[in-house]
Amino acid sequence: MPITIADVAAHAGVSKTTVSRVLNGKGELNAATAARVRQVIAELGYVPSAGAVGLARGRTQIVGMLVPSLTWPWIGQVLQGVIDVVEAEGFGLLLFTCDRGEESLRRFAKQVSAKSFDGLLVIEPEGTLDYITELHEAGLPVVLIDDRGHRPLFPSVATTDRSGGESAAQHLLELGRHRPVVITGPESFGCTQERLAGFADTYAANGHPLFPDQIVVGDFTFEQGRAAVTAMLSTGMTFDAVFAQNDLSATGVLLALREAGIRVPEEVAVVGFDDVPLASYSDPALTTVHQPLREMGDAAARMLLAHFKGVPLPNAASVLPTHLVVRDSSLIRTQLQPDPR
Amino acid sequence: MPITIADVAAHAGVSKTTVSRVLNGKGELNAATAARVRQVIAELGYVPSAGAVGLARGRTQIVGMLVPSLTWPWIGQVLQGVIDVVEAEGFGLLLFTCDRGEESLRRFAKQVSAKSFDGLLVIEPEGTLDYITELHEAGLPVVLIDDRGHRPLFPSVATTDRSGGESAAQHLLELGRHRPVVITGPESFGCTQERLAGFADTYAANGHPLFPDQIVVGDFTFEQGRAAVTAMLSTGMTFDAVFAQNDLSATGVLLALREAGIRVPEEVAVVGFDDVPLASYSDPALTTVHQPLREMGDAAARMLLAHFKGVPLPNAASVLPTHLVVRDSSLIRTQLQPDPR
DNA sequence: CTGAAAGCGCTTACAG
DNA sequence: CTGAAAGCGCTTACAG
Repeated sequence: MPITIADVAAHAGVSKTTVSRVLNGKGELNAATAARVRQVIAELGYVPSAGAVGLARGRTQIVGMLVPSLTWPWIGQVLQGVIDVVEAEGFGLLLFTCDRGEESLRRFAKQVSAKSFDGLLVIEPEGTLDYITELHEAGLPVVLIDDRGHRPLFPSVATTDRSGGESAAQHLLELGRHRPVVITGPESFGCTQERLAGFADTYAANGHPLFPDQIVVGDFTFEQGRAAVTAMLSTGMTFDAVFAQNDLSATGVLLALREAGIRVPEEVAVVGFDDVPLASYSDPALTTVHQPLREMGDAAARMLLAHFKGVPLPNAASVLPTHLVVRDSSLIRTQLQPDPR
Repeated sequence: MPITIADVAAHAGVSKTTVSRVLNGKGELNAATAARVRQVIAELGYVPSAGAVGLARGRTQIVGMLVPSLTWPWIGQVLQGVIDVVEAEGFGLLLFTCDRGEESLRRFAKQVSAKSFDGLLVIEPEGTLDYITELHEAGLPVVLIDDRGHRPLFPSVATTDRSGGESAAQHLLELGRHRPVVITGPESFGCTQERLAGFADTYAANGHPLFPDQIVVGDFTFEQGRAAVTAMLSTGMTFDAVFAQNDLSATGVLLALREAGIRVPEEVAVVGFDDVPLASYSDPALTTVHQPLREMGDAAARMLLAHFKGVPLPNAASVLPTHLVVRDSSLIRTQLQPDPR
């Protein structure tokens, strides 16, 4: 029922080879025959079967993407960047998740072996790096979208976590905040370490080294950010700024401060990290380090697609810069414009 | 280099036919040969090529999914529900977006014609319903995940938008709020109409019919929710409750009320719709109508996969219930627990 | 219980 | 400039 290349060939009175050639623009062909074939293709609404083409060519025109979860807000941003370029190039995007279970990794491995896609984009699910490295070494084109600190010798796109931490510190120092507190992400994440190092080094370089009690290991959740601040306040500890390493925990920090009757930013300034939509909707709106998430997805996809066209994959991270977005949680509003409160 | 069914056959000393049979568990086969073949498969780490299997069987074991965007928070939830079941069944998920541009629809149509997938799940991008219907009628298995009100005669999973609106009204009525304001979503959306109808009818049935000035047509954005409330307050209009038809606009409402110095929930109660994560993080936490997003994705995927196994697609919507989640934006906290403020 | 052969819908040397 | 044939890696009647 569905029409095939054989139908087109028959209708146009040529061989399948010729049809294939006009389809792919390969080889010299008589302008008139080409036009006739194109005509028939249009009339019949013929589209080559992706599966057959893939089998014959040994390439699927599909890029695989492995992510840890689809419910984290920032992943959607990266995905959107990826899919925009993948679709524009006529490729398909096959999506996989791995929730770190044995089972889910096995299922994914099977798809790899089945050659379901030509190359892989990955936001690394925890604990899968060894496997991904293996795939890469076995010859599968892989590009890592890295939120955990840069991997040397691996094609990846990353962001400037360290200088993001620095810019947060710089901003708070300029505001005269000398007694900040940091609420980090999970200790094992590279990004956590980078953001902390950039922040702490900047404070140290400016004569205000951080003491251990100013650093709380967190887990990137709203609840933990809130609880950490509440706990610190209950010990009587004082601070004039909080650098939370993601926006979600920063939002928890804002709530804890309000619950304690502490004014933001007058008494305590708050800076987050990510710049997810939530950061604009919190009250006060959150000053935060913007991660170029969409651009990272975009860059990773371009890198992979370029590789399919012969451009070698760079064996190093391509780094896209973060930048600080200043909002009301750190900057005291001037009263030039009438404030309805 | 990659190993094929021919390699397995050679190593096991049988025909490809036999290998295929043990792979697919079809036909009677000698237990000993089967065991030997299985052994070889394991040793060689053989996995059948997805593309070749697809071509030979005429099915890809891939489900396509079309979505309008990946950056809306609720889409991620639906996607997670979908992918969990799709992966569990050994299928792949091919993702497509359509931003309502001609070009993007054409690209998608090409993938359909190329038979890149066996069936389609769709969260309808605006203005594509005609095309989707066409596909369905042309024989492509399609399941709609519907946030716009139910389509009769179309396989889909929907939620109880109307009774969601009713439960919001019921709740506010029980709190003694007789002068509510509704901020809707885009007028053309079925869900907007349903939610409004449920809400308005319930108020009317309880002796408090809504007047036109109590209904503001919105657009589901934070800014619009905020601006709408600010504008109403500036006209001197009074109200004791706001029903915003999604959580994002409800968050904007909360901000506008705080900016105006109006206490929530004491003076004005606020109810949202969706129950996205943001609803828990706002301050006060938002009372909202929970949509079973993940379950909807789950149900839609199951419906489609069941169809592949011979279960006919129901030509009607499968409806999953919403339920009201009561939080601080509507319920006055009892002071039993010490409030740090 | 098992295999040889044709077929799925393309592409790609190889001839002419 | 064009076509016949083999091949991509499987599955599936059809025989035996």
